Amino acid sequence: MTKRVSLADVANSLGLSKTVVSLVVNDKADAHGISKKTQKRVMEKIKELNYQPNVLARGFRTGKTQTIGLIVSDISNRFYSRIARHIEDLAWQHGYGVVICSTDEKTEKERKQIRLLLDRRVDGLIISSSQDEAAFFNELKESGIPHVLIDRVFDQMQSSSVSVDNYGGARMATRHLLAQGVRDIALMVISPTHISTIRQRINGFLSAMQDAGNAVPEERILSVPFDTMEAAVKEYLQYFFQSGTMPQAIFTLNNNLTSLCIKYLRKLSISIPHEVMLIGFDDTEYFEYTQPTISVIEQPLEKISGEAFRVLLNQISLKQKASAENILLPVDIIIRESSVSGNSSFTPIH
Amino acid sequence: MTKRVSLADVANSLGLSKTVVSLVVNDKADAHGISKKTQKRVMEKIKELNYQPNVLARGFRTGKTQTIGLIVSDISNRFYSRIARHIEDLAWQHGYGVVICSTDEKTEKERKQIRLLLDRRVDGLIISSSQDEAAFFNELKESGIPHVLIDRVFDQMQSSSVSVDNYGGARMATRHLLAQGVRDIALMVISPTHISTIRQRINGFLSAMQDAGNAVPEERILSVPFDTMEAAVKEYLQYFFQSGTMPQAIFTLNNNLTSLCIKYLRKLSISIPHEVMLIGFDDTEYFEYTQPTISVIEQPLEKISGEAFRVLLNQISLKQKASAENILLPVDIIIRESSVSGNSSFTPIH
DNA sequence: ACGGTAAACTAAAACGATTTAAAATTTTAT
DNA sequence: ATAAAATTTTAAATCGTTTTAGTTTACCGT
Repeated sequence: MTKRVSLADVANSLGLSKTVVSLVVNDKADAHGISKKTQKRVMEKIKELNYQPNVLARGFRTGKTQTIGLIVSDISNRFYSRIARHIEDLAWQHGYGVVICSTDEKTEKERKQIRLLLDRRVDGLIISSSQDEAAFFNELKESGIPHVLIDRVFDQMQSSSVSVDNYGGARMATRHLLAQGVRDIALMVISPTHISTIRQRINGFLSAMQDAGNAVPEERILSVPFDTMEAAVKEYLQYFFQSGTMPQAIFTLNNNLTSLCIKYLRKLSISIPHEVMLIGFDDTEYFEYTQPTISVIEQPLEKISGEAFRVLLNQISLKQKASAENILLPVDIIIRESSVSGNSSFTPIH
Repeated sequence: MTKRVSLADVANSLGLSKTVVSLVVNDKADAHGISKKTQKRVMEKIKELNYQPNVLARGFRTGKTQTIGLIVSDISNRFYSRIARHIEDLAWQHGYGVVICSTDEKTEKERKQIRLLLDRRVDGLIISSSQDEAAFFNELKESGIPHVLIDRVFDQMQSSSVSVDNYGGARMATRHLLAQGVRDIALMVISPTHISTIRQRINGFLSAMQDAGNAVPEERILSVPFDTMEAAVKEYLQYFFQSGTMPQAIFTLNNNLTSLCIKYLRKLSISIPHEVMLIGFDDTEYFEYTQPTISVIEQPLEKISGEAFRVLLNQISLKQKASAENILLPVDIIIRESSVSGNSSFTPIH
């Protein structure tokens, strides 16, 4: 490996000072009154010698790394991997790399990872947080570290955020089910339930039910722990099946729960939507392929990613502390077969 | 933001030299004969002042960044996002961060990203490459840059790799279909077909067919361009349907193709496995949920990730140029409903 | 010819660690 | 007691950039 060309090499071979070369490289030549002629000479020499700035040295000097951190609960969850992809694209377009961390919904793990990323001097963070209070992020905000919360937000929060209308989405889904004539709807919730998206969706569900004059017995709110998700879903459904207390519809609050419901309803030979209707939060292309196809509330992933990155970049480029931007995006309902009574999963498909 | 504690601060507050503190921090104190007593004093002071080394300064000095790059065709593809998750876990366990890049199967984009990552002085690379020849990686190997190719490999290659028995897997799938009594099998292939996994799978398929004395007409090898995947799959299936030339079975060479076949066969009201059997390369939990459930060749993702990281770490820690390790892992066949004749997708599910 | 000003460029410090070569101190051997 | 050897510690260079605070040169008006 031949040694790389350094700034000093360029400067020396031109008989100029490092300052000039540095200024040219950083587009500050005009501002510092370096003559056009010299600028051209420098640029040509840079090309000739194939000089590439040492990113590490620059990062060391400036404290900037041209890297952002992305923190999600699990990058292998399709919801997050798609967001990751969009953010990755935007980031590289703007010269940033993305370091990814999965927290498994563990508050402590998340904090540790954020600390590690800050140790590495990432220029900013995009976070889908599992924290149970805003305090941690308010500290971050105090310290002036650029960051944007996505998906999940907090009440007393000073940070910027990009989130969706979870309340409205849940209301929409619930009202759709009610319009199908069902009354006994179970809500399947992922715990820990302190997460804002979950709370908002629960509230949206309850308000729609209340509007329709439907009571929601406590046992129709099904709490499923993140760590034992599959077992818990299985148990709930088996219990309903055996005790003959199957609800008329299930509204699942994320794509994993939706998938698991499909899986175990099938195992129990319970037909969707005949015996139980199903609608879920978060779409997946697979929900178009299943039999029946699954109705969902769809989030605008590309928009979320785009806004989050825009807000973050804005914070990074601003010298002084930026004021918070809190962006709320609408969601869509996609009605497929699983929540429509007219449609039968038994109809021969030809 | 209060200024951070530096190595010099620790040294000064103890009346010691920076050297001592540095050696202690880097576990080289014993090797350089720093007394145990001093080591303890230093460690206590470090705790007291909450000193944390400046990663950038260290990286600048040592040329190491404690970061690895992961290059795949698309991080939002479940196959890769799961690998990414495993690698992420292992990496952080060993103090490494992971920067992710998606290439969209573009050879030039991939090269550019690798160059960018090397500019950033990542310590190593794990790559699922879209290159069409080994030359690029042989150069990398020459330069002594630690890297491991996963999933896809090359013939004349000096790099380390972790891949699976694609040939055997394709043979297994094909023989399974043959055992079901089908003879007219179409192979759905993603192009560009120079990718080793695809080539090996094609060969496995062809060899199994030949062994059984079955000719494979050219029109039964369905080539689907990566960029227009959905449209191409749709077109193939529609054509078969309209012309009455539907094969008895389709063997899809990746999870996206499998999904698209499910989608469009359903749209055409063609029943699986009755009218067409289906088996795919790569599993997804959704293939357990679909109706019918889908048979697949499953790759050992965790093993692939684990071996890749192990080999890479080995290369990184070795001072001299490491010899190549080429690891081949076996695959499994998971037989579900989509490829079994006894099972009907029309059977009422209760 | 001289002070003043603008234009073009430079020297040197700084960032915070690692590492080389050497110095200071202590121990051991005679 | 002293030289030699072993142990422990240090000073200073170094990595490659950015940036502060000048310096030099040329030109102007009077």
